Amino acid sequence: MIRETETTVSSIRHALSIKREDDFAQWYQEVISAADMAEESGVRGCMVIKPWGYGIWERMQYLLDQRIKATGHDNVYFPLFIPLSNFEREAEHVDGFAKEMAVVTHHRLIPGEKGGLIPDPEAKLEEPLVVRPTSETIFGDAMSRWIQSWRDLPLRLNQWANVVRWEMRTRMFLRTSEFLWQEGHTAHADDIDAREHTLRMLEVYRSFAEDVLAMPVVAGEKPENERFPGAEETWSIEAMMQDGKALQAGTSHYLGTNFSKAADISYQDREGQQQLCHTTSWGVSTRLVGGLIMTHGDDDGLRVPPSIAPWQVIICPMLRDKQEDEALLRYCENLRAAIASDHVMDEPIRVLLDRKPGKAAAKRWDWVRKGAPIIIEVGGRDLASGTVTVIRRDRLWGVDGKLAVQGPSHQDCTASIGALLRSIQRNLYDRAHERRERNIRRDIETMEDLEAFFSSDQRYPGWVEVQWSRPTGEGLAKVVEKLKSLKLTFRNVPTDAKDAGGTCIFTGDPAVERIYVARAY
RNA sequence: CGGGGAGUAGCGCAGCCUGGUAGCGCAUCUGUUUUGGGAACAGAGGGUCGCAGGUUCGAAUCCUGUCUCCCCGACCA
Repeated sequence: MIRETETTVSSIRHALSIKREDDFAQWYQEVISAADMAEESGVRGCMVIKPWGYGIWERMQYLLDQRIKATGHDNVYFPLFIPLSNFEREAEHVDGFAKEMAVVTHHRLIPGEKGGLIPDPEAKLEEPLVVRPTSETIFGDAMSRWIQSWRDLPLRLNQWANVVRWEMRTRMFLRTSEFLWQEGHTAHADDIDAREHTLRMLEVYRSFAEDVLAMPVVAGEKPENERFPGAEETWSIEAMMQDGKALQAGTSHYLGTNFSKAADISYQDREGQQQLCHTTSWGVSTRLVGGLIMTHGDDDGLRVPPSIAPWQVIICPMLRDKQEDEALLRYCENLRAAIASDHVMDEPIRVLLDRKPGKAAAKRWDWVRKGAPIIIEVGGRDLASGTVTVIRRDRLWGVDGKLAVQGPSHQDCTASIGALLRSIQRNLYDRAHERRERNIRRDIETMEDLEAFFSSDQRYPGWVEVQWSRPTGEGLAKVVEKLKSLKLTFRNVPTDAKDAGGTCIFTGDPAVERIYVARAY
């Protein structure tokens, strides 16, 4: 599924040493280091996010934050540490997270007997503090104080923060011990309003993923066994990576009154009665950066969609360390200013004149690996003829197996750059969408066929949409067990699927809906 | 957390079995020649061999412990 045939030339010298189709996991790691996005930190499961990786995250933050505010939320900041007793209040929640908590037990270090420092046994905390893995309980505590009457509702809050989950197995951006995210927490007067809000935020995520990240997703409800600990309903957006696996790219939970009961989040209604609030929570994380890599990356590195590229256009002067550089730089600066004064997607175009000394070729490949959408090279010949050399990152190679370059005039380049950026954004989405649709099977009706499909020797099988009867409890557990033996998971029940008219592939009962089955990250 | 692999210059690796001056390629720096599609030649800089103990006259090499990374599993909003 991975090859995107733009050229039949197989001798292209790609910018990465590992191809997607040869070893997807290794390729993923090479993109991160080759694009200079992040590196290992020495602390288990934690990474240092470098300027290019963090710049992409900052763009995501900036654009999503606008959408969160536009839907009526205010940002707040809660503490990193949660008192253990506070965290313990919601039973299912505890069950879900207890196994992966970081705990602070001391507040002072003293010299140890063998040198170095050890926690001072005299300085043990009366009550341990857990490092937040998520903040439902501590938000609940505040909400119970902040909400008195129906006039205080709905209460819509959001915070940008780091959280810690001590995962057994980590992968950069996809599953790290510490990660950055946004968590929204809202309280509503009744279940109707809260459920509506859960879906509203799911839709914010869907459009953000598709319109901004150019990452097609399926929005839908998670089955019972995949619910967030303490939630009544969990909804997700799921994206297909280039190896056919599913990535849960965002979740939105209707929490019912579970956390309200635990923290006493209640209000006085119009009739003067005390009522429990219905709450929601929802989040996306730096995992989106991983999703971006596995959606748009190719054998030459990352390809960043223009809307979130920290720099959308890079101008690389071909410097020679000579007198003539001065004129070349003036020409480039002029180009930069002209492009920067233009707008695309409601923002000024972000264009960088790369003045770093060095060979143009080396700089070009650096930016190719980073995935800057447009690279403009300018040399003495361009200067003389009033032209520039344009490379678009989403279509790097021509049919002849050589770099596809165009040579418009300075003026035409400036005038057309906005349209080119829009075109790249659309092209990345279209490619990803087409690839996903090509790799979803909707015609599998028996367990035998399902098994055969996923045990065939194709390495990247994609997703299967099946009809099912939505079993619960024991019945569901049995099905989940069966899928597990095939390394498969349920992803979600898509909101926009056709009605089910057949029989459940797992139970043989009449089907009630359709659900995606896939391997997952 | 179980099984397997690995950690030596910024990156990729050799050296380890059989202990004795720490090497190679790429990258970097300097110089010369090149100059529009990932330049060539010459020279140079860069390492407490993941960390901590131990054995030894002597440890990258042998032993013990520990940390981190990768793969497979278990786990995972």
